[in-house]
Order: sequence, then structure tokens, then C-alpha cells
Amino acid sequence: MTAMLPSAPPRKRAPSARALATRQRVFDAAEQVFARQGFDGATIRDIAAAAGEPVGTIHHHGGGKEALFHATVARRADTLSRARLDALARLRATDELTPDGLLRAFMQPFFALSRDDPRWRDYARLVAFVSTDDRWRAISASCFDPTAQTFMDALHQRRPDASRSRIAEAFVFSVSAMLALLTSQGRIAALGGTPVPEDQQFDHLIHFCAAGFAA
Amino acid sequence: MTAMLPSAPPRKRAPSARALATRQRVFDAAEQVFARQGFDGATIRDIAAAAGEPVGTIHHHGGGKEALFHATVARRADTLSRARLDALARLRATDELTPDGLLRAFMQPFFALSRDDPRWRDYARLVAFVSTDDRWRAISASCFDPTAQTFMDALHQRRPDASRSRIAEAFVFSVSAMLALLTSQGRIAALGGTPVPEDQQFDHLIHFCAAGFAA
DNA sequence: GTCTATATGTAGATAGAC
DNA sequence: GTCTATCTACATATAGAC
Repeated sequence: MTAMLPSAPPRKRAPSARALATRQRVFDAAEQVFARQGFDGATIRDIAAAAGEPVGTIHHHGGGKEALFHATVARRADTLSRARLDALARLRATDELTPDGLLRAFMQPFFALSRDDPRWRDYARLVAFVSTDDRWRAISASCFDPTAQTFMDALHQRRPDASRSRIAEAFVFSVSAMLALLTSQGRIAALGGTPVPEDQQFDHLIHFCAAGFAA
Repeated sequence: MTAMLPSAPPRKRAPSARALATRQRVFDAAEQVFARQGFDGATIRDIAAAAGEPVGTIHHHGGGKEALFHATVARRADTLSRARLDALARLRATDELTPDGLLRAFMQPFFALSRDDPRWRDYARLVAFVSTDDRWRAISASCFDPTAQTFMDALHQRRPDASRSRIAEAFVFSVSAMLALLTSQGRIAALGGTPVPEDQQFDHLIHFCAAGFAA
């Protein structure tokens, strides 16, 4: 992902610390606005306002609206994948490759990161948009599918009798439920009164999905 | 829902058959375009092109973009709710109020309608947009929440030990999975090779969610 | 009810000063 | 790299002829 092709032109020089800070403000603002309003609902001007930067700066760092969206999604994807694969490696060390443990390893990093940094909560909304819109299938394929396949391989080994497509169905159901929990607290509250703490909700999610896999 | 307040002004006269046909073309087109592109991604011009009508006609029948969206969602909501509640009534007659049966009664109508009429498939996408965007919370609350509450009541009776919020969580997980199956065939295919027939996928969905409720 | 023409606002993108 | 000013296109909405 971070490897550079030999033919790639070398950068002129390292960007200044100030430029890097501006760049980060731009991407943080894009993340927030895209997450709240979606790709079509967001405007470059909204992002500029959120970043406290002029409109031209957004274009300079983002390279156009679509490229900015793509880069915003890709920015945190490596961190998320690594956290998931690390959790999987730790799980393999304990030899507890149950559906429960595997789902926990896949989902827990997202919740842990969201708890520590509200920008990860925005990122979850962004991922939900990307996952449900065929228009961004290519982004999903490059940012999320490889790790998903790794976990599906492990889940499939536990249930060699099930077909691959059946594993994929159950995995999509589980990811949908996970994203619903991360992004639709309002919906849960509207239907069920006062919600419980998120740690508990996370345990409920794992139980729900693990039971589904066991069935 | 269809009741009219006493103070409502009476319509001048019944609309002509031709006007009714135009009106239906407008709403069918709106449904298709909103479903494919979302509220912000859709334009009145796209809808006009899909309907084969001039732009002004869309405004005349729809009453502005937002009102048109709301009316498009509401148009099929009664049919869907009635089908769900009828299935629930039939279930009560057989006295098989298991989570499996209840989830089947709630979800099956959507799949049956989608199989017979592709416009219901578009409607499913539209419902997915509405369900995941807090901006349309009011539409969800009026169109879908009452029926959802009825089914949650029945599910809660089967598990009086569980808290209401826990039932709501599991219900949201289940609905998310259902909408994923109705709208994200491409996602499942991308992750799991050749998918199985939809009847089978539906059974898998029910098993997955029922197991989650049982846990 | 239907359709054309138009008013008004705002979108994404860029050119060029600093 | 940063910021201002502006270009061009297209959005929603409406007014008024038919």
C-alpha cells in the first residue's frame, strides 16, 4: 500500500511542518463533513469552513472532491487493518479461534479506537457510506476486502462444511450489524428507550453475531 | 395515515385518469432515482428524465424535492406495514410466536414483494437510505417505527428477562442485516464468489438473526 | 394539468497574486 | 504553500403561456 513504484517522480522536498499541519486539518475536516453529510451532501466549501482554511487550500491538498474522498477513506485504513490483524495474531497464539474470538478480533479495534478518538467515530460513518454504496466498491475492495478475506478464511476453517458464499453472507450480516451499532445510536435509542453503555452493547453484538455463525 | 382532518380543504374535483398516470410515473421515477443516487445525489432533472416528463411537472406533483422524497417513502409504507401485520396475525393464529417465526413474518413480505416487482427492490434501497440517515429520523418514526414496536413487543414477550433496550439492539442488528441482503448483493458476491439463490439467502438470514435472538 | 422559459443561488474548479 | 477572485455549469424553484 505504501510502496512506491520505481517510475514514481520523486518529491521535490519534504513538506514543512506547517504544511503538514494544514494538510491534516484538511483531511480531518473532510472526514468529519463527509461522515456527517455523505459524498454528495458535502461541499468543498463546508469542508473549508470546518478546516478554517480557504477553499483553494482544500483543492490544493485534496486534488478535487473525488480524490479527496478516496484519500480520506484510505488514510486510516492501514491503521485499522493492522489493528485487526494484530488482534488475530494474538488470538492465534492462544489457539482460541472460535467464531466469538474471531469476530471480537475483527470488531474490537474499531470500538477501541472510537472510544479514544472521536475522529474514529466519524470514520466509522464514512466506512458505512462506502460499504453500502456500489459506487465506492473499488475503495472497499482495496481498503477493506483483503483483511475481511483473511478473517473469512479463519471462520471458514472452523466450519469447513459451510460454503464460502454462506460464510460471506454471515460476514456481511455481522459487519452490517457492527456498523449499525457504531453509527445508529439514535435509531436504537428511538426504538428501545435508554440504551446501555457501549461496552455492554459491544458484548451483545458479539454474542448476536457469534450465535448467528454457530447456527 | 390516510385519515383527513376535518379542517382540510376539499379537493376541487377528482383528478383525471391521465393525470393519475402522470403522477404515478413521477413517483415511480423518483423512487428509482432516489434509490440509486440518494437524496443529495439525485436531481429533479434526473427524475424528470426518468419519468419522461418536463421538469416543471415533477415540481407540480412532488411539491419540491424534500416533499417529493418524503411522499415517495411514505407511498409504499402502508402496504408494507399491512403485509407485515397480516403475517403476524396469521402467526398468532398458529400460536408459533418463536423468534424465528416473528422475524420471518417481519421480513418475508419485503422479499416477496421484491421478487414480484422490481420497484420494491428500489424501495428497499430507499428504506436503507432513510434508516441510516438521522436526517430522515422523522420519516422512519412515522412510517416504520410503529410496526417495529409491535414486533418488538411480541419478541419481548418471548424473552421477558431481557431488557427493552437489548431487544431493540438485536432488532436493529437484524434489520441492518436484512437491508444488507436486499441492497448489497454486489458486496456479498465480491467477498464470497458465486452467491446462492435468494430464497436460500433469506432462510440463512432468518437463521442467523433467530440464533442471535436466542443467545 | 402540462410545458417553456427564466430567476436565483451555489456547486466544483482554477488562475494568479502574495 | 497560501489565499482571493472568478469562471462555468448546473441546482431548485417559479411564473406564466397553453
